[in-house]
Amino acid sequence: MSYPQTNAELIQMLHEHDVKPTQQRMQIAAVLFARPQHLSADQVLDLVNKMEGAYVSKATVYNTLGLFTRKGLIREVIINSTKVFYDSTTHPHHHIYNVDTGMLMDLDADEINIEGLPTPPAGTRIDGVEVVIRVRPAN
Amino acid sequence: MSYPQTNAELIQMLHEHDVKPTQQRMQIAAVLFARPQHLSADQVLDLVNKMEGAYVSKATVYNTLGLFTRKGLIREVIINSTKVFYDSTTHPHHHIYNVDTGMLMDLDADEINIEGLPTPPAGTRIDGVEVVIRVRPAN
DNA sequence: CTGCTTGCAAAGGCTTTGCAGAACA
DNA sequence: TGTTCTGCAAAGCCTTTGCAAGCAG
Repeated sequence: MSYPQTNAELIQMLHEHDVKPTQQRMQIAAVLFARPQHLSADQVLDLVNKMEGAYVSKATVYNTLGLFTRKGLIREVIINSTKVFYDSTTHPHHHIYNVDTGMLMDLDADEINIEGLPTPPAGTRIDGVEVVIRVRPAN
Repeated sequence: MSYPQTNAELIQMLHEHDVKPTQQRMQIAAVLFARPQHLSADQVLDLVNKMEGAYVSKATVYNTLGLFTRKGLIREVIINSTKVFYDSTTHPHHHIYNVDTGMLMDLDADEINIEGLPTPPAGTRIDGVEVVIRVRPAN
């Protein structure tokens, strides 16, 4: 998926994921897809409400992020119990997390290779594999 | 690390991790290390307070789980924003998470092999690699 | 019209904090 | 005896919910 540049592209992107493009959803999507990034609900709220002539409530931000996640537009990344990020990078990738600074970086999925993935338990199939590489200062 | 069977072994385990063995910490440790398992703070609280002659407060459970985590006795496993588990399995391993049932299983670290781990950013070193394999019902 | 969305405020759930009393070395 | 730990209750934080008003098709 390439990053939408225009309003029309944003609308199309929402439609492709079965999401009706309302004004608020457009504004939230505009913030999320401005670039590949990791944002918390709070950051999304702030960024949207800094935009000219835009306003969304907290409840709508939460609803919309949940909706986008269910529809596959964004991904939740949970790094520790106090940080949930919504990740607008739309291709398969993993994360490098700096325990010291809290910084989160992407790592393309095809840069690493996992051997020996187990057979999933009977009646289940693998839905996804997530890798988090924790790094800390070398000191 | 092998699982402590006796009180003396529990005490030694705490000492080895630089944790003073108080009564409450012993009771919490007894619950955690009864077997390899994944427990939430709430579950730990309940289990301890079901034991004969044991009582710990909620605050102490949180304090103690935080302390044990910092000291490396247990590991936090974060699967989604509403579930934090404390994992008493003490050897390197990854997790298989059933999205549908919420069940969490262990996968020995040496069963899989990750190729192409990136060079960590300058000034940092890799602290750990965590893999979560999400599975869901086959159809 | 009719159903979906939104915003507000309140409720909820989990975790942390402050502080006084208790336990420990 | 000095320090550390514990328990209680309150506070905090983030997220969800209920409901009435608003919007879209």
